[in-house]
Amino acid sequence: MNTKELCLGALFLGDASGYEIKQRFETTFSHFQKASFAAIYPALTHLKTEGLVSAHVEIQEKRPDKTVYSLTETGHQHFIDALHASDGAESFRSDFVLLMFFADQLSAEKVTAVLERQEQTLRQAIEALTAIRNACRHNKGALFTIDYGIAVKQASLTFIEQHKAAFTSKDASL
Amino acid sequence: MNTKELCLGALFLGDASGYEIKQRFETTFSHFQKASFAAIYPALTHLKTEGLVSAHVEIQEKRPDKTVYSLTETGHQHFIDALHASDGAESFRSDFVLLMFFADQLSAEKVTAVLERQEQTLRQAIEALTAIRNACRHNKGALFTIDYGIAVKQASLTFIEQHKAAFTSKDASL
DNA sequence: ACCTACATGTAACCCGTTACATGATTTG
DNA sequence: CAAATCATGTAACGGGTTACATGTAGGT
Repeated sequence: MNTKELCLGALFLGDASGYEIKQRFETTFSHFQKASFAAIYPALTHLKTEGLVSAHVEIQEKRPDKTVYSLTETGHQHFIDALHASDGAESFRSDFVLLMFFADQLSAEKVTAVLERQEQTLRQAIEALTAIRNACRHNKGALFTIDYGIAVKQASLTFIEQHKAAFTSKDASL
Repeated sequence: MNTKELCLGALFLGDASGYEIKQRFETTFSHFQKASFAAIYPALTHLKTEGLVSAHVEIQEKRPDKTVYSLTETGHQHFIDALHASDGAESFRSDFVLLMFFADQLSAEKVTAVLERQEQTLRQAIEALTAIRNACRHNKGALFTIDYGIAVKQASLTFIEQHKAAFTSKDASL
């Protein structure tokens, strides 16, 4: 799923400007997809050309005007089709794991810093998911993804907490 | 970490040809990094030009000749420096989670297929990690990453097993 | 006969990122 | 007074992918 299709998905949750779509990526979709402004704005332009979204300008006082996009019927159908066409592939890349793989080549301080950073990142992610969980309680699928995210991140965190001693304590016995 | 630096990491484990480096990405590094031939071969050419690796051709009988690369001292140091410079960032993208987020827009068959595919993918990944675990038992860091991978994937699998009923059974009550 | 493993590479393409540019308003 | 929020966009660049191209040896 590329940025264009993901924008359709974001608009599926309701009409939005490019700016607001970005916010959806940073909250609702944050734990499994991401997109930057420089990817979103051109994507919306293309989608409009293709007739998958329609747009109207909303004039605001004390705020810049914004272009609000809506899914057209074609766009709606296109998104559902894209979902059915997807096989649900995932991609994961982790420099954290790479660093731990080569932990014995790193200084003790670096290893400690890496482990602490990862713990903090995981705790913040769990917090963020918990914070938006309530807003998704009406949607079975959305709730599943939130709880799935929390469960997986919690498992990562617990593993690190239980195994970091082997790297941080002076006693470096396996 | 880009493909060039990851190739240095692969060579850190011992001299290898481009083909063999690819195999390391598919076994040892498979759960946290990946690289294709089209990324590896040009990367090695660049690394050679920069003096970070050296190369010699090994003539084989009944097999094509191969170019075996070794880390130079500069390359070794460059890799350690790159590790220390990395903050350990991760990136995760999942169409599986996206599909589940929009589960109520999908046909029942599609949801079932998606969940089953994900379960199978996770089981195979856990099996693959278990299979290479023994080869890493001497290396504390490598062992940590294997066990971390198993723990996280097992948590994902368990969550799906425990929550899929809400999507696959006819009784669709929350 | 066909597929897989071994072995290396290129060309075209897609896609996304960082950084830049602009500018009002609100919050600290 | 500086920073963040709202709001939209471009330009240059980096990086990786798919598909193609080639050829031997061994297994089913």
